[in-house]
Amino acid sequence: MTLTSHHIPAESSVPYDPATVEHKWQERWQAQRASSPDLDNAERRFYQLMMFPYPSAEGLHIGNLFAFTGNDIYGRFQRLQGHTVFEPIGFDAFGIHSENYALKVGIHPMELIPRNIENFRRQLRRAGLMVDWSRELSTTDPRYYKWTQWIFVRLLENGLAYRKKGAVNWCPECKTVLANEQVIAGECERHPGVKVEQRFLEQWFFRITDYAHRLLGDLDWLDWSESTKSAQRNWIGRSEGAEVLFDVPGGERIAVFTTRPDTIFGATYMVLAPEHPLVATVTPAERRAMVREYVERSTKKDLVSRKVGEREKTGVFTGAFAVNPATGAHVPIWIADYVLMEYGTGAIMAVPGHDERDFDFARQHDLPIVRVVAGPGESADTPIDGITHHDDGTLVNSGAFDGLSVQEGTRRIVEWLAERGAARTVVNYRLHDWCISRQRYWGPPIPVIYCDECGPQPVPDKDLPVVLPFIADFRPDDTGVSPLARHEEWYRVACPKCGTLGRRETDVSDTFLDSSWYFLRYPSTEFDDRPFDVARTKRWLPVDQYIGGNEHAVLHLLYSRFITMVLQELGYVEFEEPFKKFRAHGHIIREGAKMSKTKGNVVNPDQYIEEWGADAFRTYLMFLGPFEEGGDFRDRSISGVKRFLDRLWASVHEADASAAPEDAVMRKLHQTIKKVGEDIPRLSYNTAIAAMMEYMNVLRASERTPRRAEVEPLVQLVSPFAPHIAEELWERLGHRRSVFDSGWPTYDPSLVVRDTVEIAVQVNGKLRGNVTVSREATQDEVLAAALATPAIAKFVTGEPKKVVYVPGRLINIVV
RNA sequence: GCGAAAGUGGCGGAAUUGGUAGACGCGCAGGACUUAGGAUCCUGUGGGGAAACCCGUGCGGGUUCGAGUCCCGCCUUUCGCACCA
Repeated sequence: MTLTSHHIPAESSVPYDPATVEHKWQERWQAQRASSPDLDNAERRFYQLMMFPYPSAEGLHIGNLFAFTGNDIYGRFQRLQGHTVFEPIGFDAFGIHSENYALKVGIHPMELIPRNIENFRRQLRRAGLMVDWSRELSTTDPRYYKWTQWIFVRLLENGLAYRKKGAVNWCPECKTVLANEQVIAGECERHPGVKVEQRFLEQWFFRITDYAHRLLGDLDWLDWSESTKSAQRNWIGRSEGAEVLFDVPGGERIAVFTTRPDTIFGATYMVLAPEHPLVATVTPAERRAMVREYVERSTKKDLVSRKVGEREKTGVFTGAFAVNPATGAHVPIWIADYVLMEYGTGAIMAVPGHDERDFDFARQHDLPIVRVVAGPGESADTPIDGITHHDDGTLVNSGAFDGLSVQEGTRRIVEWLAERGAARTVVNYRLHDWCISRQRYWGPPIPVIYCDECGPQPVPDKDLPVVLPFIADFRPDDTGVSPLARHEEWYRVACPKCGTLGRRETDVSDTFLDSSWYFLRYPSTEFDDRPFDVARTKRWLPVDQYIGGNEHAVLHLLYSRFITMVLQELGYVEFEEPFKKFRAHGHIIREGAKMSKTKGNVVNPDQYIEEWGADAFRTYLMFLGPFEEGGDFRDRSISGVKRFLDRLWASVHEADASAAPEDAVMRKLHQTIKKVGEDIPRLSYNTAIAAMMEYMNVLRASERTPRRAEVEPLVQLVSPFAPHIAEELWERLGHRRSVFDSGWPTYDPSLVVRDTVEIAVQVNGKLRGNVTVSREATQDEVLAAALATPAIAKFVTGEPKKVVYVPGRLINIVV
């Protein structure tokens, strides 16, 4: 379709040309700084935040624009409600995405990224977002990452950053260490099919596990999408249980973590993770070679087969025994890689009778299996055949504890063991400390200098930022060091403490550190001597509403909360939760299928904006499904929304200013004002648009000429969705100021309720007709009216046994 | 396996606390205007039936005057986590 084909009847004057209108208003908004609020004098502030994008070379895709538009509509609505709205934008431009793409096309990221950002700016501007471009930021800007480094230094000074050598996830394709969160089922998140290997490197970690309790607790009151909260709860993975000590004759004690201490009488063997420090100590000399061989084999295994791939349970007997503190029995100590060093204590008491994994292992290695819990209909002697972990059973074969419920048994057994110093109640979290080291080039250098005399020293604040140098050979290799480690001229520096020659840390930090605080920076982008201004931060944070994808439910959102908690604890901010409200937007599929490069159904929003205009495109994106659920983008369906805007345009131009508005139309208008005003805050944009379309149908029913008073408020209602056409029409209606400063129309409650209502009449629950009665009609009046209708009365055979009347809705006559 | 969400016309989707299922839009059909229509406007559009009516929200039960909505038991799909003791 071409623009010239939109014929508006000649008498309606100017045809609607989206390109002209949109260009005009985008220019004007920019010239008037219409979207840059005065941050220091805002009375009723509203900080509407959208997750900043990674500026890919492909440009914005429909999914990005769906999210941005939904965010923008909320922001514009708040503005119409009289708030000073701050809707900032930035670019998350560091990281492996950008670097890998740069490597692929052979262009340096320092050249590539500005180019991509420029393209994103162009696309975002075309979409007509109410974004404050004067406060745009990029994580790759030294003025920004100076403060990312500053945050690292604060954590280091306060003991929250530490160095640790340990098994890390290594992607042979990215040639770098990955965070646990970036490993999907043992494979690299960026390279599906590529197995992540274990490597042992010195890394920087943040003590996020110290905050597990608070991170979990706050979820109870945060106003966030339930799905996001549940993903975080899962990730933090709290389990209550007990730590139980098993003595090894000869002096050692092995601590195990269990959530089922009630089953201890069934612990017939124990298992250490291959990496467990006591493996070597406990193993008698004659079995050391064999054990060492097993340990080497399993630690070399990549994490795929270790964690998900091979489910058959391998292991080796150490030759040593430990004493079960409940039974006093000597139980064999095994080593097996189904026990993970990172969780609990890296050792378990194995209860094959009531744990599926232990059961499999015991069967394979002929270890005794004992029933200690009897479920409903089972006794102490019921044979065990597999999955047998009852939460609702009673204890059996458990000495003095026989007959107790699982809950009671758990409590009593822990008490009993605790008296003898063999157990204590503990809470365990699945969450690991956050590894922030990356052996790559495209990130902020970690601001540390190593000195042979003084050890690792933070770079003093006055020397920040540690600027990432331009180097041509930024390709990573598999030596485990960053490309920066090949540049002695860069990493050779004096120790800030003693002045002797030291060496810079050559790793860069995780992108998630960049994005863990950007929302604090936005209101303070003009300050170079502080990360965030005290007064500005106080006025503008925490964020009022945050919109983003649920793919960041655990990574970015958890890290941002953690960093904010730390900054609060250190006295830099006054709140511990950065986002009061978070809503996850849905995802767009296209013509019933997921958009993907391989399917070739990814489309560039530019083409739609050119063909239909940004207003129609925005409105269609919001119309195709609930914002929090996403929807199916179907090319043909845009025409419906375009038609709606065409009719809006025509209605304003045709509107009769002299004729009085019609009552019925005005009632519908006020109902629509109410509906749209209620739908937008709950992100029900699709139904808000449907309501406006419905009103349009009333407005233009049977080719009637709309009255000006009927049309004018509709322009305001439409404005958050289709801002350009709304501004243009508002101006054509004779207004001097922007429609966004016109205030949200109010509705007259008396016009929303009707004088007469249609009551559905049911007989025995089946709909048999309608009667129209006054709003205040009593049950008897409605019943009489219903029985006076022959089509209804014929179903009422005899005296009604019961009548149910729901005023204003229906009446049900039971015969 | 665990956790979360969801199954409604040909399609995308409405139905805020149990109260007229299918709003709104696409598509389709018929008509008007027109040299023309892939523009615009009007009318119709869940299925069956000539009609009266009957049947209909993944499946099977239940509660209720009344169930898409609540309860019990299944099936399917999507997403997240996955040997977490």
